[in-house]
Amino acid sequence: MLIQHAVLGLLSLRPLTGYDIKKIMQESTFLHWSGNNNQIYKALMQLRDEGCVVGEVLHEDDAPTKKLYTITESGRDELRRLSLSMPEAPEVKKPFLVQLAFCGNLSRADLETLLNRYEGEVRGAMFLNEKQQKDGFFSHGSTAEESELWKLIHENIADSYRRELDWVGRVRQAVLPLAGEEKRKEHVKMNYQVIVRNGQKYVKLIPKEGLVASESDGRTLVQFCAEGDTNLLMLPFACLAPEFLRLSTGVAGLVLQKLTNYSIRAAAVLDTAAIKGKFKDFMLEANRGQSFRVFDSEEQAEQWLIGGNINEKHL
Amino acid sequence: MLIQHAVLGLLSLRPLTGYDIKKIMQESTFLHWSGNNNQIYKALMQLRDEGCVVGEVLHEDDAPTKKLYTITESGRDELRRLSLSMPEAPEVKKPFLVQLAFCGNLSRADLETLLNRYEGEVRGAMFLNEKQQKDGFFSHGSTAEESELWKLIHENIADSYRRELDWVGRVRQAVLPLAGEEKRKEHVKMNYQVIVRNGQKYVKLIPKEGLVASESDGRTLVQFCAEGDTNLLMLPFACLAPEFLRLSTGVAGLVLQKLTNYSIRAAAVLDTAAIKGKFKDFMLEANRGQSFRVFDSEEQAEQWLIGGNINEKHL
DNA sequence: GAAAACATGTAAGCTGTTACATGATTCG
DNA sequence: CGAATCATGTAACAGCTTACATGTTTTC
Repeated sequence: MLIQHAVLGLLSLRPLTGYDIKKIMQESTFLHWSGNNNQIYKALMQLRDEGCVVGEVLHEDDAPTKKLYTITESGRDELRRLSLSMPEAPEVKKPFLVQLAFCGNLSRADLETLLNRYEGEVRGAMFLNEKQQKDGFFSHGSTAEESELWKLIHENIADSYRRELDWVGRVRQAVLPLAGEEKRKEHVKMNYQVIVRNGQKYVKLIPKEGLVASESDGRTLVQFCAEGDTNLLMLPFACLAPEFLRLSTGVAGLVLQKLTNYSIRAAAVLDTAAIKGKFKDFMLEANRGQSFRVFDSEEQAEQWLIGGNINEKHL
Repeated sequence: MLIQHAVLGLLSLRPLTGYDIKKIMQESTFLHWSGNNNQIYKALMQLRDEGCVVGEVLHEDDAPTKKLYTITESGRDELRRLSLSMPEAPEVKKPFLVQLAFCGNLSRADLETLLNRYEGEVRGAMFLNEKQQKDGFFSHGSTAEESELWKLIHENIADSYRRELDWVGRVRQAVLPLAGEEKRKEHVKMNYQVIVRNGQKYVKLIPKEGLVASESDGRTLVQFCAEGDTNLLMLPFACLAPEFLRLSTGVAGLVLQKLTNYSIRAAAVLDTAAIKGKFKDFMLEANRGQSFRVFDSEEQAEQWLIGGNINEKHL
């Protein structure tokens, strides 16, 4: 399967610039290329040389010059030919299986964190896929039949992730008998509620029902946002475990890392006056990005989350 | 995930030569590398330079000189480090989804053959995976825990294929309503029985219950062998449709291609004296391989299938 | 005024593939 | 005797990725 096929396919739906294609590929899961320029521009040039597409240079006064590519008749012929070519079986490339196969002399605890981390990665990928399905290029289908097909395609991918999570559960049961069970019960599960303001939703952790205390809790936060179908998150003070507040544990860093990875914007409520030392430096650094802010009150936090950057509290 | 990790992992189980590793990788599904020399020998040299493995040259009198690689203590440390590294989410690389996404103006019939072919490819991959699981490097597990893990790993892969087939079914229902149903009923389904002789099994098509008439029937044959857990197949004369016997249809070629792809050995029963012209040339050519032979009687065919090459009928 | 997004392209490098080169041994 | 398997290696290349280079426009 060549990237040319995908490019040709996209252009068959509507004329696009190289940049457009790049963005579509970056956002799409099933178009499994990374969406790097090099390949796309090269593919476009090659397709142009083969007469499959034509590039029209557009000079607009109030926009950078761009090249709009349009598919030609012979391009459509080529696409038809590719559409009928022998399908390839899916490539099974699950590095984690290799990792698991050779982790022979690992302790139970290590194995468990490994499984937890894997589950988190899969959950994250799933989250991204679902987000893309909602607001991606392919959601506004042209014909009913096509959008039906695209729905099925996304379903296929979502399904693989779901199955993978099921499988992780089975592995956990098989290799972590008993020992793990009790441990998990000790740790109170976090809970959340979805709050709606002005048509915008955000997830708010419920204080006193579990704390953000470890890397895996960061994963759970991502999951909550996925379930709540939002990328906005409120962390009340009472939800932050001492481990989170102690920099040396690394928990804060790992959790924020997770959140930025899945472009979740989080607002934490802390007594800003009481923050000092290295933790203050860390928070200042974290505040530089767009994905995390600390506020004195929940009201301020909410305003930032749903209303943009007004009333932002700079430490 | 680097191939070095996999190589190190294999060597942690037992010392191996580069050639051994190559073969293991070729046969394994979850070790998703193609098993080409270049990479493996390079990886071994690199690991040697890093002190992770040591290569011992063995001069045996009655065998080619070989280098047996053994993992070192620092190699085991490295493996432990890799085992604990952050797991990667599985790569979803299903070229067929791309193909399907852009097959807009294809006819129903074309779409159906496309789905059929895809199903065949997946089924084939599944077959290979199951075969490997049985007689692969990882079937003779060392500890109970490890073989439990490996079972789970193979289950994971088998599961993905199964789900993929389920999905194909759903797609078929969604995009090929009604029209396809009737068509499928016209075509009588083939049937088979598993015959056991001297502890060896082979699949025998049952005459008069469907004919080998198309490419997709070749796929079905692969499926039958997979179900019967054998790679030996008997094709009685009465099972071969006129389309198979007519070379111009290409059916014979496509079916034999399928069978060789999955290393299935098939014996066809035909009146060898009556074979002539281009079809005879084709059969002669096909007979050159190890995977297909024509016989006058079922007895001869069976002997070749289960007993090796004795009593082989050379056209 | 700085950052992000728009827009096009290039260079270097990694991973993995096919194909080639060589030679010994085994099996039918 | 020829083909397949064992065994080690190299060369060339395809595909894809990261990072770089450059410049404009929009947004905060």
